[in-house]
Amino acid sequence: MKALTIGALARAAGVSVETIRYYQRRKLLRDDGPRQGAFRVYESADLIRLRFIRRAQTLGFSLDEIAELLRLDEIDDRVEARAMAQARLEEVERRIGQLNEIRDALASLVSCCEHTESPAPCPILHTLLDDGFLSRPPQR
Amino acid sequence: MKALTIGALARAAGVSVETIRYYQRRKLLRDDGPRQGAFRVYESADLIRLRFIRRAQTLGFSLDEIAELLRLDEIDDRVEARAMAQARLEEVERRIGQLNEIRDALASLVSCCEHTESPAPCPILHTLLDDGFLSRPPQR
DNA sequence: CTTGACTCCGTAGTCGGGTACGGAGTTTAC
DNA sequence: GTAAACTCCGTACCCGACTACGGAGTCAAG
Repeated sequence: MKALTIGALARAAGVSVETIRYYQRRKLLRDDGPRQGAFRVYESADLIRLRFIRRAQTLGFSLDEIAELLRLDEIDDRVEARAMAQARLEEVERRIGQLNEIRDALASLVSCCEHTESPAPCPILHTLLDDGFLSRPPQR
Repeated sequence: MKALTIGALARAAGVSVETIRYYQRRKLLRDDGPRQGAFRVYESADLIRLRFIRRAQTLGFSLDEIAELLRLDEIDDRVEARAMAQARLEEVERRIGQLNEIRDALASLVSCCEHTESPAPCPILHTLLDDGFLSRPPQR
């Protein structure tokens, strides 16, 4: 249980001090912890919490969802936590499905372009003109 | 070649008038077209261009990239257009790979939670505490 | 006891792709 | 001829997750 300054905590978690402050404002981390003199002191529990936040982000949870996950952890509500993970899983699967369609569309555009002679109506740009293309869901 | 008002064009493309104006500001659509009286008139070429933009967005191109694609179309540079589609394809494939990892991680979290008895250390929330998790790339 | 690094806190700006608002002018239908 | 609907244009605001900035206070090393 060694004490950390906010800067040391940031370095340990691989985030910036600004990010930690931002999480405090968002109530993901407490900003009313103990102080030594004028400066707040953090400890390993804070680091664990911070790492949890970053990993949950990697899984695609928003900060609001992560706040909820942390709350569920505190009240030990596993049913609800599992439901959130399940919902996220389904969302990811939907997204994978969309991206597969997009991949196929792009792949056929590319190969089609490769096999078309120069004076022909370039596929890439105008296959996109066809109707009944993919329905809309991009978001990168 | 029937003339359209901006409102009719918007309805035909399924976007809002505001969106069309926004694309004009971004130089994706021209805003110096002919007018009839005080109002600009649009025609099928504009509708085609607008649909192209929306379809390219569906494939995940940004508006800047779409501007570039439109430029390449004008100068008929198929090599570069194909390169952009190829790059986009690779990006999509990377993303699919990431999402597959995320899906697996979520799935194992969920099933693990389902098969753990209540007093045990709930998996969902603290598997996330393990080291060497996924490396960072979320973006929903 | 000074210097430099750090901390605290508040506010503002960034990105991308729009949406919203508001006032003034125009056009169309009745 | 007037009212409703539309257009034009500019500016401001939205989302999420930060990042940047600035001034003041504080702490640790030399």
